Amino acid sequence: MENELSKAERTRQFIVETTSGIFNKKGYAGTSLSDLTEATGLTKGSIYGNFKNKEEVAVAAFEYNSARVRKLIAAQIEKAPTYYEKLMVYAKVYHSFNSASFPDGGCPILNTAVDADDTNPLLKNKAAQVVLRWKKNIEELISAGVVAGEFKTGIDTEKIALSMIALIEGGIMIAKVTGKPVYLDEVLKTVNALVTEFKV
Amino acid sequence: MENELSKAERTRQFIVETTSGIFNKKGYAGTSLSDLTEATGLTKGSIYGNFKNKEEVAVAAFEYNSARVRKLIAAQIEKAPTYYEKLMVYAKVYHSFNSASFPDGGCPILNTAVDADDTNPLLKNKAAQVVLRWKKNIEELISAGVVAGEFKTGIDTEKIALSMIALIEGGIMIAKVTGKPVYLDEVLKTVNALVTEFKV
DNA sequence: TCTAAAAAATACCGATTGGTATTTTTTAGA
DNA sequence: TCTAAAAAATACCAATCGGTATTTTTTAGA
Repeated sequence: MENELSKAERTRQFIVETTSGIFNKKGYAGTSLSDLTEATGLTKGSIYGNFKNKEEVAVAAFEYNSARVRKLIAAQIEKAPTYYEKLMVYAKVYHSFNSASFPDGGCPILNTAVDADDTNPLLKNKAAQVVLRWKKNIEELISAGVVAGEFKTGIDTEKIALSMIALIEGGIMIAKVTGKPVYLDEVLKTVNALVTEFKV
Repeated sequence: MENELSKAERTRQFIVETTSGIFNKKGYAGTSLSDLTEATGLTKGSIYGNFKNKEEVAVAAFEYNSARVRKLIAAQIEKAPTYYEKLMVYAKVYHSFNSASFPDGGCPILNTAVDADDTNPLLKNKAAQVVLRWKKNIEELISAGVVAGEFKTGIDTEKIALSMIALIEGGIMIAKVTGKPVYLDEVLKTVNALVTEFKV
């Protein structure tokens, strides 16, 4: 076979790619096996040949969705020349849900965290890890900016990181539920102000 | 009968009170009729005698939950002597989830907004209305504070209101999913700073 | 205390749920 | 090209889903 991926690996990937949007929109309990078979055109036998159960598909879907957002942001951060602009990427990426490359159903972190926090420990844990990783990334960017002389010293990096994440995720929730994308933009202005504040 | 509430009204209220926490934790799709009968000790016949369907129970549960939070906040705001302190109520009420009187499962606005935004238009609309009402309340408090000479003029009230809501809701999400209530407190510090900024 | 109405329980419905055992088809290397 | 293994489809399972029609019980006013 010329393909480097085995048939099983390709099918697994196909299932995850085609169902990731469904899980992100409908949540774990709201997504049924028949949703998955309808979307993929595969049968239950095929899906259960590649995944242990529904939960394993949901976890893979979440990891696929969150990796998508992470890569999207990482690519922009790498391009940004200054630490200020690197931090601003967060405010820009989410701007008005310019979400051509954003997962269907909105932010998978928010969706999975709220969906799973009282019902599915495994998914909850995955979402928590992604949040903590995001927090750490922001903190490191701020610290690096301080070292580079771009930012003032004495910044409460944890407070800033958590506030940025809260603003973005809360802003997404508001924008989605009210159907007003501009509401997110308003909130992102505060993210902007938060970062600009400690610029030298 | 000495009771001012009819039997039907009392049962309806009983069902809503005893199931509101379940809907808030498990979401609409994740809550089954048997969850409701188990929790109430009633049968399906009784529940469907008082509600048209599961959706109607869920809507009543959301309204009950959100009214609880609204009343809790309104009571504190009324007690606060200054507009600054009135605005600060939001930061205080959510502090460390001092949530003895807070609904089971966390903030019903966040839960319902995320749960329903892609799946249940009726519930989504209810959540949207509550968010918009909250936004308006904050805006009015700020405007009144300006008139009272407590706050500077030229404040972008909409931006502040949306940012406060986003910080609180996003902070709740972070705190719940990571299991770290202090993370919400960190975020609430930013709410505090946001309001303090335009104090005269 | 009697009684009609209201409320709750019972019993049932077809459809769908997540999951599995078995058979058929496809794959890919020898 | 043949073949064994892997993958997918078929057929099935009991349990549960949301909802309804009917019967029994409770309510509350006359």
